[in-house]
Amino acid sequence: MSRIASVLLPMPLPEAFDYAEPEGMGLAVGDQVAAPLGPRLLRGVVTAIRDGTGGNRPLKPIAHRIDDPPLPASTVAFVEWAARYAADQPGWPLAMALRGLRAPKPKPERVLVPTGAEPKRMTPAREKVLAAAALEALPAPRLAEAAGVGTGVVKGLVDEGCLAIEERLPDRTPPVLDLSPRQGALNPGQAAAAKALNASFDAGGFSATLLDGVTGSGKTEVYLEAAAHALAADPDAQVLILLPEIALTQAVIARVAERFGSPPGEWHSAVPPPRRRTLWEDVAEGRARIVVGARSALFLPFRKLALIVVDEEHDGSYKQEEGFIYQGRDLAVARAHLEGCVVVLASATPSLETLWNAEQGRYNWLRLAARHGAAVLPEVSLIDLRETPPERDHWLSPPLVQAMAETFERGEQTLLFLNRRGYAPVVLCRACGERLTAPDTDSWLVEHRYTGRLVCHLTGFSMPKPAACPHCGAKDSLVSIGPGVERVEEEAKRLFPEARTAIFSSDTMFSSQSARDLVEAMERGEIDILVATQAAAKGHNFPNLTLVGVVDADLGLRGGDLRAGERTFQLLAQASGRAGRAERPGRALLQTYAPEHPVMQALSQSDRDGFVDAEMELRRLERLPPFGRLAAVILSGPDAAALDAFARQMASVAPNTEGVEIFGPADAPLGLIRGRRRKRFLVRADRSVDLSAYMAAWRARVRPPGQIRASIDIDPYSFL
DNA sequence: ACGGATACGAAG
DNA sequence: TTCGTATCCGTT
Repeated sequence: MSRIASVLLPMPLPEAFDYAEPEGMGLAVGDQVAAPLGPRLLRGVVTAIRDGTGGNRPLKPIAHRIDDPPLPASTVAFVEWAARYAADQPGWPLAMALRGLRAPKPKPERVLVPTGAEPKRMTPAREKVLAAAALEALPAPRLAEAAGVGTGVVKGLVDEGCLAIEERLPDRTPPVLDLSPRQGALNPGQAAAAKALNASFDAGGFSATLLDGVTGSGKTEVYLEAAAHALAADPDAQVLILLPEIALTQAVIARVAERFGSPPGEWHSAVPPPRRRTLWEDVAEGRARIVVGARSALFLPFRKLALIVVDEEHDGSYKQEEGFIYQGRDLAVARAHLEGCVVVLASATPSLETLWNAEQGRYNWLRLAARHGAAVLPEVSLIDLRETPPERDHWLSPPLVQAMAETFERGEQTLLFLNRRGYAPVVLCRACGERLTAPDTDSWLVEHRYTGRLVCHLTGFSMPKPAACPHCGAKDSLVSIGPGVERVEEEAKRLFPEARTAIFSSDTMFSSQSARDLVEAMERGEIDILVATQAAAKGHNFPNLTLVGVVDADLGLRGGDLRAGERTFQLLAQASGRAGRAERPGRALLQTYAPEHPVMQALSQSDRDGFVDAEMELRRLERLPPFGRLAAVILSGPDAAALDAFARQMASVAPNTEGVEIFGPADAPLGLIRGRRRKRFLVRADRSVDLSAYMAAWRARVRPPGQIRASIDIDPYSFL
């Protein structure tokens, strides 16, 4: 009996395609194959096998099996689940699952080893080369470098037969991990939490746990202990630790290396393709036991996942907003469910969704109260900018400046937090009133004085700052409005000329190396005033930092989307938590024009529970997440009239389902991006509705004409 | 009438 | 996504 293999291809196709399995190929689900599509041969993954032949039209045969590790069946299931969840084509998540395979297979390295033969004529340079070669077998250029000589010397020794060329595959022996329990190093609260996690692991199967603890309460030690327990229980078990952004991975990788005696696999967009391939293979073949990565690491082909940790689970960076749109934290829980393993969501300020799940008993809820060591939570106070405003064109109010002066005098450090890159967020012309925008996008050009350019933060467009207004041509009429980190640093420098200042933002840190350098300089006390965007709000521990000043605490509340309050609370709580992490007490000062706002009140009283209760009640009344579900449709296209027509058509064919409300179409707040006009629908549904299925059914009723794109965003975080 | 650019739909 | 084909347009 001949067989048919369904093959999913990593492309936006609506379903897996059927192929004939050549006689004797013996395919199984997850196998990678080369399948003909039109005139091309493409890599694909077998998702199903069944008996049969083509039917009305003959099926093309699979060309050949690809010699790469198969995707484990649970990874295939996860890819299919993710596509259904996101109401998108399954080729997208498959493409993510195969992202490690872009680079070709590693070729054996040609290294040089001493043969023992003495050269006819020995020179100091030759001696150095032979000594270096005896230490480590290296490829010729690296050997020359190690010996500090030119490549000619090395070549000469090879020609004389003193060094032999050997082909060598990179060493893939899995490292030995130190999995001994470290309960002793934990404080009582941590030990109890670790014990509870281990108990849910021992119970077997899926479980989700919220690890809820204030900044500095030592959540990392707890989940690393749980990881050690899971890895010790089964020699094949694997652990995935997710972090919201790349900048945080280095610190956690160092902690893992220190705890387990060997560094974990590292996975994020900045890892170069050859190293990605190595890790991908190591994960698929079970050699990689611990992986630390960004959200896309969720799509790695784990063979035997035992534990997933989602650190800083509340962080908005877990939401992927373009291409394949998904919420990494939610997919992590789904993957844990499919794998039948444990998932730990860790945060000092958990998302309302997660808190709701914990309150409902769907998640275990572990609270870590005490701060590790002697550290005390910072005292948070509000500065009412209506009463004590900064001078005109200044951004630091007198009380904050006073606190900075005291801190500086004591030889302690200040962090000024402002979530705005660049020098000034808006540039306008005094002559004609025009605000400069990118040519094809509705967003202000941000002045970066450090580079002397105006930059669109949305598209990356940039231009030198012009001398004359591009709109009216007036000379020297452009003025910078509002503060960014560069401008605040300028002001801090003016106020404290002797202080050493620095900026921590994605623009000043091109590489993870420069970020590490800056963090180390801060730790060594070589910086007095650090001005930072949210890149620094998380994770780092600066023992001598005792003052955090939040320049514009109201920033995140403007624009007022559903999560504005929650996001602002989380961000400011994290930022404030940077102060006083060692033995010195810290304080945080928040500059605000709305001190009476519930977010500001909750922050100043360190009343997370009060804030959460109030916010939950609002969401309940509005039937918003977590009490209802949201989805968005974003339509875009170059032609406004065609886009309007299509939006109307979509509105007219929306399935009429009980418990679903549709708002729109409306012009998107960012109505023009890269020359494409945008319109949006917002859909609110009761929790009982299968919203993914609803959105998929809606999309299936239309076909966007021409250049128009329709993308579906389940559980949107951005409403722009 | 022709070539080049461009838009569209099929691919198993 | 990529490719082949149909179509439109400006030029010859």
